[in-house]
Parts: sequence; structure tokens; C-alpha cells
Amino acid sequence: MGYNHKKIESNWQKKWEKDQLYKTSDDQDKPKYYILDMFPYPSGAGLHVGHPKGYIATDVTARMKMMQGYNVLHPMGWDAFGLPAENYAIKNKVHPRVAVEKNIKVFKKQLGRIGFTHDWSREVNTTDPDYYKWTQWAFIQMFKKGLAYESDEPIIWCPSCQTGLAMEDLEDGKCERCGSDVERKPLRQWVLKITDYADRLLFDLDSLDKWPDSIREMQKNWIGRSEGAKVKFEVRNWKSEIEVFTTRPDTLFGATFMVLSPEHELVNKITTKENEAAMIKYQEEASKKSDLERTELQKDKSGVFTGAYAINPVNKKEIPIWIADYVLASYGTGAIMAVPAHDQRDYDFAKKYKLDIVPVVLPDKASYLVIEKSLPQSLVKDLQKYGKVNVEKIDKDWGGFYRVEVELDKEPEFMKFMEDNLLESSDDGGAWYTDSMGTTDHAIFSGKTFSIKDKKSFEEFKKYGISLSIPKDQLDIVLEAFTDIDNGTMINSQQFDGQKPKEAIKKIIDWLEKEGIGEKAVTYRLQDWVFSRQRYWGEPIPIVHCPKCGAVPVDEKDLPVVLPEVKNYEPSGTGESPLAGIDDWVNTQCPKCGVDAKRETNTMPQWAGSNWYYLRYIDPDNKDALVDYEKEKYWSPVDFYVGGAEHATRHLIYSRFWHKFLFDIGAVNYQEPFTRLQNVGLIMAEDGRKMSKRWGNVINPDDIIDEYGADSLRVYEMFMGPFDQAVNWDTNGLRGTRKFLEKIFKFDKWQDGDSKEAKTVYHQMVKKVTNDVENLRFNTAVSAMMIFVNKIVEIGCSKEIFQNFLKVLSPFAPHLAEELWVKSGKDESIFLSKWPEYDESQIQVDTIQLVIQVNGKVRDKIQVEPEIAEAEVKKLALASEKVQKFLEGKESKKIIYVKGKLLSIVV
RNA sequence: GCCGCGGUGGUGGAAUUGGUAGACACGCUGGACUUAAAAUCCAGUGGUUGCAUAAACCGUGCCGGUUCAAUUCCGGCCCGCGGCACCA
Repeated sequence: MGYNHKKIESNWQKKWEKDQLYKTSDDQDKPKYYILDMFPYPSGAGLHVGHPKGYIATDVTARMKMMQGYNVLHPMGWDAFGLPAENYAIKNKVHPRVAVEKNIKVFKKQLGRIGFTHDWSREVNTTDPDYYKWTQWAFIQMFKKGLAYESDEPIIWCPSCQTGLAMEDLEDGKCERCGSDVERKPLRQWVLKITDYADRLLFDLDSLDKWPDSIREMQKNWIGRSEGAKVKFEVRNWKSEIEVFTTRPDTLFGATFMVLSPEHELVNKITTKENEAAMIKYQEEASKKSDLERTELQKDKSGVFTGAYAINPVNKKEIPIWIADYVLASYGTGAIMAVPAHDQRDYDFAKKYKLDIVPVVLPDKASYLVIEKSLPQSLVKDLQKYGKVNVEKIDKDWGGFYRVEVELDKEPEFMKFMEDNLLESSDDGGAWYTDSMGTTDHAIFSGKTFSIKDKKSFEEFKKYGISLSIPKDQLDIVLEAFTDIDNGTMINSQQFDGQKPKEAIKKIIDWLEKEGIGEKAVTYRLQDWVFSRQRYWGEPIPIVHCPKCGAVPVDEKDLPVVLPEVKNYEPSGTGESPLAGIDDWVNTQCPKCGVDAKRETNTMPQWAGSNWYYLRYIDPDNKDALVDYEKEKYWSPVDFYVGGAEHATRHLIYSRFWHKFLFDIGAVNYQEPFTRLQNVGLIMAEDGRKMSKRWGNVINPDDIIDEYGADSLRVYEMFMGPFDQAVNWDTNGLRGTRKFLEKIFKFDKWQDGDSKEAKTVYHQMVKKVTNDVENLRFNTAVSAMMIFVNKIVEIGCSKEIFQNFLKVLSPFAPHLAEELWVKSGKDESIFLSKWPEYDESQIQVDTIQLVIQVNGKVRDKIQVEPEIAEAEVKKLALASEKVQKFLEGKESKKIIYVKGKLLSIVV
């Protein structure tokens, strides 16, 4: 009888379902383990083989944890609101709900065939009114705390999807869903004050030490916290002030002009008559530019002069006020003080419009480039006296590049040394000073000019990235902004002259505060979360607009506000959602005063439902609360969360925000929702591209399961490579894992007892698999099982060891393991058995191979007992012919012995 | 440009408190079985020199360094991937 995967897999899937083997109990007598997959979006395309990779990994872990005695929660559900479902429905002319229901059925069937432990009695669906009741409830709590507010600021608008978007919904400046260029459009919208939580979202990242560093880093950058100061600049002949944010208050004395964003509220007030026309034209142009155009033109700065002047508060100098679109309205105060000597953007702008550049920090180091075909080592060592020397062999023909950074106080000695040792101090010398912009084609230093001996063109040097600096006495030729905050000394800054910029910042802020012209300040890149969409398929925002009371939340007892049926759910395009057209739904009474009022017709973004779904699995049928507080205390936080890295700055920030809010109002017990996070690497198609209908390279798991079986698919996906790394699908590799399972199926080399060798390889295998699953190294876990199987096929083993092996195999290949387990005479499911322990003492082997090295090279290998004495090893080593050959009768200077590993002889 | 991650055979990848580089698997080559093919089984498989299952040398992106010993540590650079991007 061959390995009939079809029969085995469908039999066991039915049996497990019938026995409710994976139903999770709320009994709190066992330690809990909550393992979670990012729930899928049930799209019309169905699953491809890449989708289940993460689910297989959590399933393997869940099964091992069950067998290790944990109460495991491993649920699954559907994230089914949002644009993709709606667009799919419009395209296929069906109601989104109908499409979603159909898709869920397909997904569920496909997932079922892979043999997961999901407890479907806890299934959640974000589009179920009993579910989104609590999404709406949470929104109302935020509204009550002032964290949900209406705003009329211009937002990002996608003309194709016809809805407003949050900044997180952009990809390369385009709509993430449809790829359209987006516009700025003023539109009334609901916004969540996530910035109130910015510091907590940032600082609590430190506690998430079981998250990938890359995700924590991305969130940190996304929040983009900057410390600095706010400084007030008076406008000349005008009563108002302009406030700016700067991270470099130490450069305040170098502020030679100011720049406002075109949208800044003061612009129209302070612009003088003669500049008005140009101003209006520039503002119009700026508003027409898409975000993409604004950033694409990065290098080409543009702006116009307002005609007005401000007073630099620290030195009372009058400085012109410009507007330019390189200053963003959405960051800081929407206005900057421009310090062209120490900010590259300001520098570029100043160069273009011929504005003053005043350096206020003098660099402490200059850098030189020395080119020499072969510089003697001794000379390099000498050079190090003057600063840092980097050796770069860039091009064979050119020999070595030696870049020398010199401390300025050692500069005369350095120059003398160079002339004495290396350079011809003539016009044909060899020392170069250049800037990274490549605008010089000759060297400038201390009044001396050198040019290169063999006349290679400057362009050739430029491509090697020659670096820069500003020589002390050449400050009038500032070639680029000097922005290094860790290097330099302040000048032109009155009482702060001579200080180091970093240390001066605090003193300057104190002084600004004393003088009443500025204060310490923090600002964030993160913006408040635009939370309304002008589309149909989402949770209605539970607000009523009353002509007397304003925005009033719906009474909690009236929740959910059910999404009404609508004839036409296509977007209206007017900036209003399709809900606005349903009069008998829109018209209602104010929950507060009872007068006629209108419902809010915007809906929530897709992320709303996914913010908190993991909490609902804990208590999916609760009618009185989002989640029972005591149950939540037991099950939360999620011990292990697995999903794609693409959610790093959206779902995973939104969720943390939402969770912290729920914590603040006492709805949940813990500050952070997810203890440990792991990213799944994508599975690419065999051709190396993403699997997509478009390329015709999609592999459907159903086909694979038909031909090779779910167990082969599971083992293969775990074996493909490191779990978090992208790999190409390879059907030949899949055949390899199938062969591995067949080998197990056919195994019949039984023995009564076990040899030492069999025991050793068994315990090694158990140890490796146990540890590797815990640490998500599934590929090496599978490899350990293969080594074990290869060995017992060769030497045989007892039934007992084989049964224990089946336990270890069972999380990976549950159907096959269960089948062979029962065939071997067991009555109860293998998943109710106890995970095997390994015995460290059994792993020890009788003899080990010890390596003998001579001068670090392996010359011989000897078989010895693990506990052999050092003296004995030496004796054996020196007796070896091979070793003798390399000793050539020489005396050994030193002998290094590493127990159990090697003996190294140095001669 | 900035931040993060990575670079190991023909391929996916193993091995890092520095200690035998290439586990395991795929592919390939040769052989067995077969009328033949597929499947299966056995053997070989980093490179160079070599009759060799003898031996030596080279080899973990590049250039240097530390060390008895470096894929692993240090300095510099190149390339690839991901994120951010006029963030003051």
C-alpha cells in the first residue's frame, strides 16, 4: 500500500472536526498561549500557495504548544470591509456583502484542506453588525474623550477611488489601492488624535523586545519625534509673530531669512502690494502640484519674496520672509528660520535667490585626498598621528586611495609631513581638497593649489565619492552646508562663541526661555489619522449632526448603526458617501434634544475593524461588552503574532493606538496588544516574480494538495528557507519533501531495543526541533527530522522511539503522523499526547573527532573520547605523521587546546 | 540622501559567546532495475593541479586590520532588498 494522502487527509480532517479536537476552552487551569495570524482579506481571487505560509507556521507552533500542555487559542476571521471588497463588488456587479460571503466560503474551504487547528466557533467578521457595533462603540468613546474630531484641513484625495485617504494609505506618493496620483482637497472629515499617543507609541516600543528590530525602527521613523525649540520672530512693522520649530537652535545666529509654507495663514496678511501678484500665482501653482510633483522637484527649489521682513530675535538683524513649497504646512509650525550655512535645503535656496550665508559653526576637521600607487605601511601609520586614515583600494589601475581626515590644530604639521614625504609641493603635487558636489576641479588648501600628476579628469574622481569639508581659512568659499552636529565650534554667535553645538543647544534654549523668545519643543512626523471615507462599504460613523447641538454621538443602546441597504453603492464623487442619498436613513432625531437632525454619512476606513479584532476572538459572542474584562485578563496579550511586514506602519501602529486607548478607559488589562511579532517572508513564483494572475504564475494550493497532499505542502513551506525571508516556489523542492514523507510512511526496520547511535540521533532531533520551532527556525527543524529519518532507515529503531518521532513530526505533517500513530496501536489522538522530552546525556557520543591544527590550518583529525586529557591529546598530535610533516622538526612556540574541539600548534 | 536588513557551491540554504565552511534539500553526472521511459534505489558532486578513493593550494561581495585561528570581531568600500524621503 502506497502513501494515499487523499484518503488519509480527508479521513482525519473529518474525524478531528467531529471530535471538536481544536475547540478552545476558557478554563483557566492551564497556562495560556494565544497565537494569532493576521486575518485575511477575503478577496475574489482565492488563496495562492504564499498565503498559508504564515498560517502553517502558527499551526505548527500551536500544535506543539498544545502537546506541551498549554491552553492554546488559535483563531481565524475575516477583515472584509474596505475598498478592495467594494471595488471588486462594483466590477462584478454584485452587492459587497454577497461577494464577501461567497469569498469567505471559498477561503474557508481552501484553508480547511490544509488541516489547521483553527477554532471556528470563535470566527469573527468585521462586517457583521454584532462585531462592528463595538468598533462604533470605541469610536464614540474616543469622541467623548475629544480624540475624534471634525476637521476641514485639506486632505489627501484619490480621484479614482473618490475618497479621502490617510497619509499611511500612500505608496510612493500614489494611492496604495489603485496607483493614481493623489490630490490635496479641502474636505470636512473625521480625524483621530493619534498624535496624543505619539510619545507612548514611541517609548513603549522599548518594551517590545520580541518584535523584529526592523519593525520597531520603521515605527520609530514613522512617528518621527524631533526635539528642539520653538522660536518667535517678530514681523517688522506688523503686530504679529511667526513661530518656527528648529532642531538646531545653536544655529539661530545664522538665520538669514525665513520661509513660510505657501498655505501658512500669515502669508496673505504680510505680503506687500508689489509682491502680491507673484505671491498669488505661486500659491496657485503650489496647490495644483500633486504631492509627487512637489517631492520630485526636490533639488529645484523655488519660492517668492513676500516683501516683508522679520527680526532675528537673537541679533536683531532684519531678515527677509519668503514663501516656498519646500516648507510643508503639515510639519512643525509650517514655517522655518533658514540657516543656509548649516542646512542643505536652505543653502540651495539661498544660492538660487542670492541670499546671505553666514556660517556659525566652524568644522574641527578638514579632509584631504591623497592618491598614491603604493603607500608604504609605515607611512600610513605615521599619517595616523594627524587624524583618521582610510585606505580604499578602488581600482586596480589606480592602486590605493588614502583618505586622510586631519584635525585642524595639527594641520601645519600635517602639511609639512605631506610635503616632506609624499607630495611635490608644486603645481604638480598630489594632494586634493574637494567638495562632494564636485564643483571644484582643483585643490584649495592654505593658499596652496595642487593638481594631479597624471591628469586624470576630475569626473573620474567624482564617481568614487570623494568627500568634503570646509577648510578653516576658506570659510568665504562655503561649498555646501556644514550640517554635522558632532563636529565643530560655534562662531559669529556672540556669547556662545567657542562652544560645541551639541552642548550649546540646552544653554541656548534656557536663554531663549529667559528672554521670552522661545522654548523647548517637540514635534512629530506622525499626523492625526484621517478616519473618514466617502465610500459605502465600511462601518457608519455613529454620529448625528444636530442643528442645535452640533455633532452628537448615537446613544450606545442604539448601536450598531447598521449599514443600510442602498441601490447604488458606487461612490458619488461629490465628496459625499453613497449613504447621503438615502433620505430615510439620513434623517433622524438628535439623541440629545430630539429635534430633526441628520446622520453622519461618512464611513470608517478598512483599518477600523482590524484595530481590535484579536480582542473579539477572546469573547466573540459577548452582547454587553467589547470583551469580558476577566477573560481578556487571562488570554491577553497575544503571545505571538505572525503576518506580513507591509503592516508595520499602519495596522500595527493603529492597533497599538486603539489598544492603549481601550486600556485608558479601562476596557482592557494591558498596555500593549502583541508581545511577540514575526514577519512572514513572501513566496514568489518560480520565475522570481510575485504570484499574480497578470503573470500567469499563480500556484493554487488546491492543486498542490490534490497531487502531493496537505502534509507535503506544509512540510515544504516550512523547509523552503528562513521563515521571514522571501523565497521562490520550487515544485522540485516540494517533491523532495513528499519523498521524505513517503520514507516515513514506508518505514519498517523495527528493532527491539535501540543502539547508542539511534538514541543519540533521536535525542539530538528532539532537542533541535523543540528549540527550532520555539525560535521559528522551521527549515532547520525539518532538516533535523530528515537527518533522523535517514539514520533510522539505515540502522533501524524501536517502535517507542518511532512513536515519539511521530509526535515531533505531527505539528508539521498532522495527518500522516496521526495515521501512523493510530496504525501503531494508539487509540487516542496524537495531539492529546505529551510532547517528548530530550535527554541531554543521551546526546553525548562515545568518541569525538578532534582537529589538529598547525599554524591555524587543519592538518589531521583524530578520534578520541570526549573527556580525554590535554596531555594525552598532545601526545597523539605530535605522534601524527601528517602533523610531523608540517612541524618540520621545528619547536612549537605555543599549543592551544579547546576541549572537545581542537588542538592548535603554533610554530 | 537618510535609516534598517542582507551578500556563503549550479540553486534554496546550514554553520556565528571566533574553533573541521558548505548540514539538509533541489539540480546535475554516472550506475542498477526496465524492451524503453517515468518512478525507485546506489554512488559522486565548491574550484584549481593531479591517474588518484594520494596530496597540495585557493575559496563565505571587495580592500585592509586584530588573532595560533575570521563567514563570525574591527575600519573602509561596493552591490542587492525593504522603509522613509524637502520632516526644518
